[in-house]
Amino acid sequence: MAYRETEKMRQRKAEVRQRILDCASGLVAEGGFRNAQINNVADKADVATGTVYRHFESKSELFAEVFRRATIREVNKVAESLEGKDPAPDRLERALRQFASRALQAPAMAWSLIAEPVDPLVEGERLAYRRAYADHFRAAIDDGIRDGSLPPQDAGLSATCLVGAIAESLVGPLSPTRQNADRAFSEQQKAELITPILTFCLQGVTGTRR
Amino acid sequence: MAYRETEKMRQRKAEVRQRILDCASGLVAEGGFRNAQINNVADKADVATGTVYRHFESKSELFAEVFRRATIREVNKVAESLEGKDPAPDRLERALRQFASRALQAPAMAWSLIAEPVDPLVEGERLAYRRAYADHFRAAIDDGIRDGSLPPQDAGLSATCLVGAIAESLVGPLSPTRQNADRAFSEQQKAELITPILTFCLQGVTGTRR
DNA sequence: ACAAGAAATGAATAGTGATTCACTCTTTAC
DNA sequence: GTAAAGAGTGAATCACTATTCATTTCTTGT
Repeated sequence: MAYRETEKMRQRKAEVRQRILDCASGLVAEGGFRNAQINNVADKADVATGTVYRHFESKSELFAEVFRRATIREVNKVAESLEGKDPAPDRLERALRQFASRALQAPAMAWSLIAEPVDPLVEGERLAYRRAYADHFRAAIDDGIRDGSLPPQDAGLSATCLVGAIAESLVGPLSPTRQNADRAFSEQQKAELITPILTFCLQGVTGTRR
Repeated sequence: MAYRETEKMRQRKAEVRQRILDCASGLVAEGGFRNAQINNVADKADVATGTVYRHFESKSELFAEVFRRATIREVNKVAESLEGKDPAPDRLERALRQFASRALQAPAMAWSLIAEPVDPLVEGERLAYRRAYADHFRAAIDDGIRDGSLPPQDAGLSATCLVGAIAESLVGPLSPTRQNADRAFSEQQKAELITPILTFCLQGVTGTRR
């Protein structure tokens, strides 16, 4: 015997894998999935094309993982916003605001995550990502129903509606057809967009005028 | 001079064009844009591949038009539902119900229109289609604000939220990953889905418990 | 230093499907 | 009937990229 995988190697491989992911992610952030080709990824990560395939099954797998990672960060932020002992409606408001606000902060990436056409495997991740948001919202709504701060309702569907309402409202503003697709929005622009969306969403869940 | 386009010819060409559109549309209804290749379209329409290109600039143009046509029908139905002299909230409810109900009646096509990944030109049509819905809803909301049957609000954003909330709620049920993707839903299934969605949507717009 | 095995390389290949175009067939006007 | 012009044809081409794999380079244990 002569070669055995050693800790050093394991680490180096992990680093390369990570670098590939980061670069792929970077390409998506710059120009969406549309212009994230394996060759570009390899070039950017300073490895050969084939090396990408040593670390990932296929292009789809690679980008599914890119999507998943970008997504987990976002979902976690929203989940954090939902924590706390204050009333469910307040927590929901905070979380919804977080969701929209972060998207407007990084419009290009947000557009890719929310609306860019992607291949079916990645689309699967997108469904999961939206479901993840909805699940968190649903839990909060259920809390609210339980403690009486929200009226009885189909929490799952309400949660889905929340996700849809926000995502849809953001698609227009985020859309890269806008000249300024890569500039973040000013605080004022953000507020003007977010406030009415939140009004609608909270009224939808609470059934009372905001 | 010897040949000049005559009425008869103009008509025949229009027929072929129409047949191509219909067949393309049929393929989408059966298997989504994913399996609508130009060759299939040509075969189904009983013309040669090249003939398709005599009638349409490119694949994208063809399917953009397919999308537009499918879409106009739907939008018109919703617009019809919005007509009438009754209170804006009632008209909105009717229209939203129409929207959801029709989608569940033809799940495969609805999924393609709402959620299937498509190429950018067709995606452009999708944005237009969603905006068209939103514009109709917005007009009704503005009516309601004017006559006092709805509270003041950003009608445009509320309308967008309505579209998003419904579309998102339908994506799951319509998704072709479900075994029964091609069977329409029973009246009861439809009601169970639609009722809570409408509750959320109407509360969002009216700010009062439904 | 060496042999065994693993990892990296990147040019070549391959799959997919849109698009073209040289040719044939029809229609029209005379 | 015939010539001009358009319409139709479909096999061949092209474009794009994901993926492969024979070869080279690097790591490790002795």
